[in-house]
Amino acid sequence: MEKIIDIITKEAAKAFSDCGYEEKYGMISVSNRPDLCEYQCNGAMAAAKAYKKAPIMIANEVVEKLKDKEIFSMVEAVMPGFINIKLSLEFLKTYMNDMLNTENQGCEKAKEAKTIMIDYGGPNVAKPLHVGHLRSAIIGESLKRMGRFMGHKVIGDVHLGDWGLQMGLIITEMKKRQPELVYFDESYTGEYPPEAPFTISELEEIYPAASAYSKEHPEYKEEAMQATYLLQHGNRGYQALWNHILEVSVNDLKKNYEKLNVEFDLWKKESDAQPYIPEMVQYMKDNGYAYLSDGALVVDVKEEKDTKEIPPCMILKSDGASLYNTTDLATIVERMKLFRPDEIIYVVDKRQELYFEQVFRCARKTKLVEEDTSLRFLGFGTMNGKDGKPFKTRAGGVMRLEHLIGEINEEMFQKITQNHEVEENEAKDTAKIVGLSAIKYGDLSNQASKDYVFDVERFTSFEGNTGPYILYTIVRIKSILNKYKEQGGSIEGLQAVKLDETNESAKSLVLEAARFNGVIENAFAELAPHKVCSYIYNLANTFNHFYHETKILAEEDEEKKESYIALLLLTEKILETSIGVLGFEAAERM
RNA sequence: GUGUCUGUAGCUCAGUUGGAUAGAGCAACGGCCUUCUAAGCCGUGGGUCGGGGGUUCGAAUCCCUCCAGGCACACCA
Repeated sequence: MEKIIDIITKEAAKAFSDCGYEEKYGMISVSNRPDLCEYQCNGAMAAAKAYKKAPIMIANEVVEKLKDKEIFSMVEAVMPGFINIKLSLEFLKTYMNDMLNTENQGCEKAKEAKTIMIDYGGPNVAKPLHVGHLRSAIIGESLKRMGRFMGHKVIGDVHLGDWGLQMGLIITEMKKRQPELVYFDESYTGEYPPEAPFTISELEEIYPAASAYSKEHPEYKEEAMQATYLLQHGNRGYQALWNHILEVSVNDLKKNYEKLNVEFDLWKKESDAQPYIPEMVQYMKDNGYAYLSDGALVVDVKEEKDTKEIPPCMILKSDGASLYNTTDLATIVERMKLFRPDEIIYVVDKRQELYFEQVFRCARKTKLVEEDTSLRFLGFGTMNGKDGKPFKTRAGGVMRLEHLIGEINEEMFQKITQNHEVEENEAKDTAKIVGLSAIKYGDLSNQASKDYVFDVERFTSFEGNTGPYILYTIVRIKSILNKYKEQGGSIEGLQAVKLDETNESAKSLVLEAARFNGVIENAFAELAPHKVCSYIYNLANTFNHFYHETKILAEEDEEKKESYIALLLLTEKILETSIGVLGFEAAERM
């Protein structure tokens, strides 16, 4: 459906044009003075400069053209030259009914469906998920869902880190602890055991131990680097071990991501890009892109307009080994080959911005990507504790994701059972749903690029701008709709037939609901889930206000009552669709 | 040092890309449940938008400068 703002803009543009001014001055925006109007146009003031005329005169001329259109109930010019607009209830009613009966509540799919890949910047295997991984998962998941909602083909790739020194460290540590394992017997030629010689919790203990030890003991680190080299160059035993590490880790990761309601289409790993490296490197050399600098193979990526020195993008280390850049570039090669994406979005820590700038430039310069493929970097800030420093456990360690989730759910469970009498199992299920909304909404309601304070108390509160508040509002609506059905009402094909001018809160709610399509479209274009959050918070507020002012089920005028129910239905759909796009869901009762 | 981001109410954050009186929530204070979930709603107080210049009819928003803080600056990822 055409956005309301576009409908009005079209009318205004025509009016400006009819009066002899450029159409562009007809730009409409949502009013920032709701006490005066619903939509506004500031174009007369801009036009005043161009046409050397008093703004109010221009505004008056334009108003003259607009005021009799039936979609408006009021159009007026106000000093110094604002054009204030109110919509007619009749128009809004029709618009609302259309939203109710249109797929996606009137949010149109993109005209051209793009293939978009999302790179979640990969957790490392063999390390537990911690809060550092939370943002990329939550933000990425939301972008993926928004993209799909807009009709794009979106492919999410977790992109695990499985190829670096951490692997060598684990292998080395295993060898130290259990040298008798068959993986370390170089003369062994048979099949390796199908079962991993460790569990996930053992694995999670092995890596930090090895990492810490290597920092103190250079010869141990040397050994780990050697093990990494051997692994990457086909040592059978090490590769078998590596496969075990992968399998055990991935199973555990899947379990954890599932708790977050996060899914990946691809479980690609750094190692998957390895086969593409030799050819890519050769190509870069052959075409004169890459040259040796201090022994390392690099590609220059500085540009004229740079305000600072951008170091070259390193392709190979001076010892000939590949590094993160190599893998990321080769991954681009792989993605172009397998999926030919129109867009790749990297959802990673903002501290990596310069690094990705280099990679993007290099990929573009060396033509690894087509010209129309866009590479976008969505850097997110750090999740801090209440002290403003990176989020830690009380003991000061890194907070594991499952512990964080557990803590929130427990908190939620306490609140739910305190307030109402609920059966324990239901309370637990509800706690999980509400808990997830608290975590995700808490994260997404902040601008991605900024650091933010993760305040458990605030996020789990049912008051204010929180996930639980949104869910509570949805539950309230559901409850009325259910009662309506119990009383014999049907919500199938329901339409608003009668809205009256006296109920201003109803009109406000329709107006707010009608902004939905514009909000989603804009939020996705800007990769800004927080705009969806602030919208649904507004919508929930507007609904709660309406709810308080209006008796719905007790309304005696049947047509009015049906119209209210239709409005509730629409509000509920929009709220549920929106939280769905954000990546969480509502409970039935709270 | 260079670059970059941030600085808005006591706290946590918005601010529709230059518009009208800078908004929310929390916290504080006051009011509203025999009526659809009071986990709600309504109201009060609280601001040199880091400072100073400039651009113009008009600036939290654009430019310059200074102050404070974060982050990044080729063989880590």
